Amino acid sequence: MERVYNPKEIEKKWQKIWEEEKAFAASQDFTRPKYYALVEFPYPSGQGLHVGHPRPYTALDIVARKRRMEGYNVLYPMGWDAFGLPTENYAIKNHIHPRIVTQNNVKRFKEQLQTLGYSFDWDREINTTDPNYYHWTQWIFLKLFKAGLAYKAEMPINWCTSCKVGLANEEVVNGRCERCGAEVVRRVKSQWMLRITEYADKLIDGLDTVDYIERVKVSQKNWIGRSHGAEVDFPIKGKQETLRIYTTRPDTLFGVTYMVISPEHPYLTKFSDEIRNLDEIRAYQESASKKSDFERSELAKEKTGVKIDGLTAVNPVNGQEIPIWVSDYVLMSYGTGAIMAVPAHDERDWEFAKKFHMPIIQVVESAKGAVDVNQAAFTDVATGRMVNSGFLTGMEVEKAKEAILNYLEKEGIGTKKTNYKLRDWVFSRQRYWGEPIPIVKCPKCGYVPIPEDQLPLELPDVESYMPTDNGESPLAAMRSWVETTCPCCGGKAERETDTMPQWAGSSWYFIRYTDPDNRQALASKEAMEYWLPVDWYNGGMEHTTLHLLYSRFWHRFLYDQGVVPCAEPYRKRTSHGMILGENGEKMSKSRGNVVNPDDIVNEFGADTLRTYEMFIGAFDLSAAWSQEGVRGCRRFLERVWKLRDLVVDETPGELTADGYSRALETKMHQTIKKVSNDYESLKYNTGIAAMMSLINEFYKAGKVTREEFRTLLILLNPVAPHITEELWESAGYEGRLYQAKWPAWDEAKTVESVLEIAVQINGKVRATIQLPADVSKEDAIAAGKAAVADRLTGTIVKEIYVLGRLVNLVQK
RNA sequence: GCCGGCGUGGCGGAAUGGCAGACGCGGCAGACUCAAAAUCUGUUUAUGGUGACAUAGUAUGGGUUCAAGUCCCAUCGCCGGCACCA
Repeated sequence: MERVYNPKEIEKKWQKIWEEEKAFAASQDFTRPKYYALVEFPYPSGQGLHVGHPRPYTALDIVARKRRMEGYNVLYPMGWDAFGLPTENYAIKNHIHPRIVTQNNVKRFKEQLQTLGYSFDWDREINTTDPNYYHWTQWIFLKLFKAGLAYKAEMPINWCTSCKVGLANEEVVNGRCERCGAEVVRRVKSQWMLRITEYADKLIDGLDTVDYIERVKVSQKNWIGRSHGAEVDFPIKGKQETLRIYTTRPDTLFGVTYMVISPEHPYLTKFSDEIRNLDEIRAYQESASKKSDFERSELAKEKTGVKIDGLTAVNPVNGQEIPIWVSDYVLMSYGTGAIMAVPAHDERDWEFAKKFHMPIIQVVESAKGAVDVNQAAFTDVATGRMVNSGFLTGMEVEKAKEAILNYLEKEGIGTKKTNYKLRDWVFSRQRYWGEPIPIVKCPKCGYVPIPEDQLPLELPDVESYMPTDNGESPLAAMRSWVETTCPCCGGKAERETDTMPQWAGSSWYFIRYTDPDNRQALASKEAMEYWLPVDWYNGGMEHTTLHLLYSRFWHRFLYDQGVVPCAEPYRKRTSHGMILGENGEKMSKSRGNVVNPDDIVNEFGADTLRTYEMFIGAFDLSAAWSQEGVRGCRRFLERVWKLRDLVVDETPGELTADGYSRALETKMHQTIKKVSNDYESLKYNTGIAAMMSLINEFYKAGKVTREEFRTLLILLNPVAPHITEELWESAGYEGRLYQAKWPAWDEAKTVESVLEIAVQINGKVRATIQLPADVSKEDAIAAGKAAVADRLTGTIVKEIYVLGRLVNLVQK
């Protein structure tokens, strides 16, 4: 064995051995307890692996390796989310088929991941672009279609001017494309949509049954945006029709001073004959339609609007006549596109009322004291009590809501209504490199699904992948593929030419890992019943309202269809923080602060990179890269390496003669406990710190017993698998380290035999004393008093002893 | 604006309400070396003191408690998400 620590050599050696021995293959023995650990599979980009990737991968590799040592049958898989725009764009630019580009990128990514020594079960590798995989992506789409959850709609979509593709709402960030940052404009197009809104309640309520970190739950809830309220019909003066509005504050109905409808509201057309200032209204509609959604919200500071001359609403609870306005602060896409304005108790209405000099009527007062609704809207529901509100006057807000809802329903004026911010999922992309949507459009039969036995519908080879400005997919130009016959009537028909978004393949990939080669089904019942749900899923916060929500939707749907055995796909979800550049900024080529993982592996070794990324700081917070920090971790591993020179053939716990052993035994048990717990709770940094501290003790003692060294190797193995496996072999321990059993700690042995007790007077430490572990409260206090006798000048009014920690004497 | 999270040495960061600063980095001093690097040892919150020690100290101001970085109230600052959703 080498004298010096040479990671290049030993890392290759062990990676080869693990592969040959199939060390980390998940067993199909369904009688053993299972553990399914999952990390988000990467998009194999041309840039190769980023130093951000190893952070979550190492974290769950630690968990997976520990679980195997604890006797679980572990599934820790990896694959490729390989459909996507960058690949397609690269293919166009360099005239290479996207399939080839993908193959090359996957190869590079896989090599890079393999140099890091992850315990992935590579036999289960999957690729979303493999027809045997997307067969089942298409199959799920057909299920959705048949269940009425996939539909085609003519609607304004978010069109990225640079990618030349429609985007889902979730993919638009501040009016710009999430991917490329280019401006997003509205375009009307016929699109495939998925009715995720149908699942809004299930997606919110399901969150109560899973163990996700709080901020993930909160953002999903906010994104779905469920609110409870009422729809109320306001009669229009002199007409049969009523104006239906949505409100979450029906209790404030007596405070309505005007109404507002959205510029797109159909009544503006329907009642155009009645409207006397039609030109003005048309002009306003025109200017509103020119604004993008982004501009509309950007200009939120300044409200605009026009009063409709000729239409008047009537308040159904008190008969008061109310003017109707048009303003773009009311959105057609939420609620009914019309609101009742209560400026006294809504900030937006208040602002609008101030600008256009509308009356402000207070109908809620605060139990805490006077409020002046001419200065600001009063929106506090908790302390509110009704005034000026007819039969509601005197009630608390919550009571009043109930009372008015009952009244509205009884009188047939309104109904309870729940609304959501969530919109249906735009599922079409006008690009080549995605799963073809398995639908045929027949002039007689409409949209017809392709028979299941004809799946997968493979992507044809086309000559040009160039995106088109007219919004058609490149597939549309391939007539021989487009022209087909209707599966229903046999007549001439055309294929759908849009493809699925990148989120399709990743919405169910964790199911495929349980049975990746199945040709009859997306996975066998037995495999799904055994492996699902995923026990621990870690991924980026940026996927909270995209991938995570989409995949929960699909899974819940499959559960309702009886395909999968559980309602929620992931039992536990955690998130890692970003790794920033050395200057604390996000890593990017333009900032020149990118760190390449290959360079770190070459210079320091994979074990150092793994250790460093786990030691860098709290797992869920972002952390800046530090080359000096990397060096420190390498130094730690060097010290572990050299520790073998200090190994002595002695039994731990029996060497009290030199006074070192008992203390070390305690430290050992404390470390086993700390490391075991920290690996479970994402506190890798303190777990590693505990091991550093332990070996510092070994160095101080000048020796380490065979048993202690063995335990240390097991504890460190999940973090630094290669060096520990090598040391294990050279020290001659039995079998392979990866087959070893995770050590247990003895709680009794984690307690120090000699207690260091702080003695405080009035909370300030005045002395430190040593006492035997089994000291009584009385003796501890007496010893404490003795230690600070010269300072005890007053009367002691209280004596506190905190077991094993301190004595506090309170004197006057 | 709303919702989350955070604020601790020169730096990354530790602390079930119980001795703040574990562990690492960097610095300083020493050992080894002709020398340097690497390695090892010691030291490292600030102020005062040769020293034991004393005093102050976890963004700011209050409060609860025998005891507060930790709990409560208010303020300031930073980061992330959502943003006219009635």
